[in-house]
Amino acid sequence: MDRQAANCCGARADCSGCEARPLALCGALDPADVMVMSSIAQPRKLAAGRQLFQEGDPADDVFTLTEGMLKLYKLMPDGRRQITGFMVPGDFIGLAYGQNYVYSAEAVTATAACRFKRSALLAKMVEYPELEHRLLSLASNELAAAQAQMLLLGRKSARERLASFLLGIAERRGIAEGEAMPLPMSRGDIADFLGLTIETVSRAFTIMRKERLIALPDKHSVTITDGDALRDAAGD
Amino acid sequence: MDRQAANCCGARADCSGCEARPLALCGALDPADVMVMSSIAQPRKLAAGRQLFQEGDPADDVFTLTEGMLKLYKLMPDGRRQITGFMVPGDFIGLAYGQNYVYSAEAVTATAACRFKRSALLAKMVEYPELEHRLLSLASNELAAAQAQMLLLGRKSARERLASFLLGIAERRGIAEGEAMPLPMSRGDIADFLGLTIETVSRAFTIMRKERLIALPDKHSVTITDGDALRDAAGD
DNA sequence: CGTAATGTTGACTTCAGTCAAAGGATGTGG
DNA sequence: CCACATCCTTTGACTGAAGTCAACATTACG
Repeated sequence: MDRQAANCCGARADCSGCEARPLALCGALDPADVMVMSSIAQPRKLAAGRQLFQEGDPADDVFTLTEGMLKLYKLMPDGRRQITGFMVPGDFIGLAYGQNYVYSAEAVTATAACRFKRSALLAKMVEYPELEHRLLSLASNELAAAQAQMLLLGRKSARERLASFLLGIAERRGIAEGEAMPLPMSRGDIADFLGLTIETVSRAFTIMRKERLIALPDKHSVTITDGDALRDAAGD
Repeated sequence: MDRQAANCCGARADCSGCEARPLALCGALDPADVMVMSSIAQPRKLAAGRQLFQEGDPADDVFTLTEGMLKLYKLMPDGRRQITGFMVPGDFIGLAYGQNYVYSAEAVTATAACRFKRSALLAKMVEYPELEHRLLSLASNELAAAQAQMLLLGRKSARERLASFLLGIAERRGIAEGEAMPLPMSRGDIADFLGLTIETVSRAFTIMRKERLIALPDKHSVTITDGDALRDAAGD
């Protein structure tokens, strides 16, 4: 895969401790930003299911995801969980907080991330306003995504939620109708992202499969077989 | 009221067309920022129920709210509505977008806002990195609030939603137990913010009133009479 | 002061949740 | 390589919280 081709540290000398992080995966960040940041980066690897940090931990670090997938979530005291987003390579984690993290982050698949001291990032932002500018634009996009998710959670039916979810992933990853799309998270994760139960998610998958809107080659892949009908089912 | 005491333009000469905007209400912005921005500000007044902009409009302007309350919302084609936030003086509106607004903004009460050309704001941000820094911190806070709202919409019961809503407002506005709290929005607005129906909101109000968690002096005021029990009811 | 808009309450319905069981996949150790 | 254990997913039967529909009460406003 060409995702492994380039190292985001480039050939720069100041890349202490920052190993094999594909440049393309630094995503929304400019190559220039990546070089700025690589000087303060520390690599971090996580196996699936391990936590990067927990809600309430002191928020000393921020991260960029370079490989794999992370889920961000909030928990209620009785264990109810709401996943607020699935992060993919290029995404920034830990932007939004004060003293402590306000959500937990856990690896969905094996994951590689770059860790930065929050204080070092702040210093870099003063030095390179362009970096801050790009972080603001990232935060704005996340905010727009959060608002779309609020509409989904507050007003859509189970069927509409699942359809919107699948279309959203396909769009983000640029996957066309008829093409198999990886779905690394479990049904439980999907349920907690969509504000549903596992059973309701499973039933909705089955119904859409029987209606030939989608195909399910296996439990961690989907193919959108009728995009128009799926967009219809999404409600907007 | 001392809210009218100061003008956010201060005594500066370059305050073209920017009338009576109370400094204190520019809220999260520094006095310094306000002066930076006042040179490019245009005032805007809105009666209750009027729209500031609609989803899909070209996003040429950004705003700071100086008086009153705005609701931001998204609509589905069939009219279902999700209110994503109520904005109060000091809040920034229009941060998160590309070419077009991705939500609509409508006045809940009579409202005054400062309008800025997006392009002018961008220019000012280059000139004054501190301004951009503060906008990033505002966006981060909004993102955290959006995540809390996702938990509410995805995982809380009607009762928990209303309790969380009331506690959130009381905290934001620094209103103590036993003190009357203004609730300018309609039951319909509350329902569309909490992902419920008007009837369910009304019933939840009635139940909590009968349980003496709250008092309802009139339809646009609430008093939290038992904060501990209300926090209990909020679920977290 | 009368009319329209907003809010409350009640009766009934429905969609998604709960509980339960069985089917499949994955992995470990004998 | 197979037997067993565990975990995840699917399916079915039933329940319940919130939605819908309808009537009435209250408020706001021209």
